[in-house]
Amino acid sequence: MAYWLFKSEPDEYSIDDLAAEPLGWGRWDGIRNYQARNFLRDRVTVGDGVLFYHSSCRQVGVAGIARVVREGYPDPAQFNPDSAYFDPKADSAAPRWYCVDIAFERKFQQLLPLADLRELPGLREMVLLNQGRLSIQPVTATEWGIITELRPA
DNA sequence: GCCAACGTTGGC
DNA sequence: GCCAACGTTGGC
Repeated sequence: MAYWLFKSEPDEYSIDDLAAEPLGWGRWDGIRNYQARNFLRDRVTVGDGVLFYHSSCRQVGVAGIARVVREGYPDPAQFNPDSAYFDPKADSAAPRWYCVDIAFERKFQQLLPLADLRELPGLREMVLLNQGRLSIQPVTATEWGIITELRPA
């Protein structure tokens, strides 16, 4: 079992949107970066913990926690010409892009701001603080512990 | 809106 | 395979 940080622009899809999913889970699709794709396809597994991160918005930071409920499968959006995530080069015999499904676990009572994470010595090696642009990134058990203890349920 | 970091594309 | 040009991400 592993831990991850998933980034989303809350205007597009926020932790509240995930919490409001009628079936209790949401598809994490639209990832169009190979490094992130490789994690989704090869490494993310059912039961993994997810830090739900809000990016490109007024308050950037970790908004809450989700859980992986379905491991990587081909992202249907790549084959849908009506989707913003359509990829004309995608081939159904060898899908290029993958997605996973995640379920809402809890929303932090207060978002944990990126600026606060930067202040914590235990998080200096965190991928978020060193490779800011990666949208799916691994989180160590230690980092997960520090962050979740800062925002206990 | 600016800008740094970094990923992708395409010519050679 | 290299590298310049270009596009995107994302914090501030």
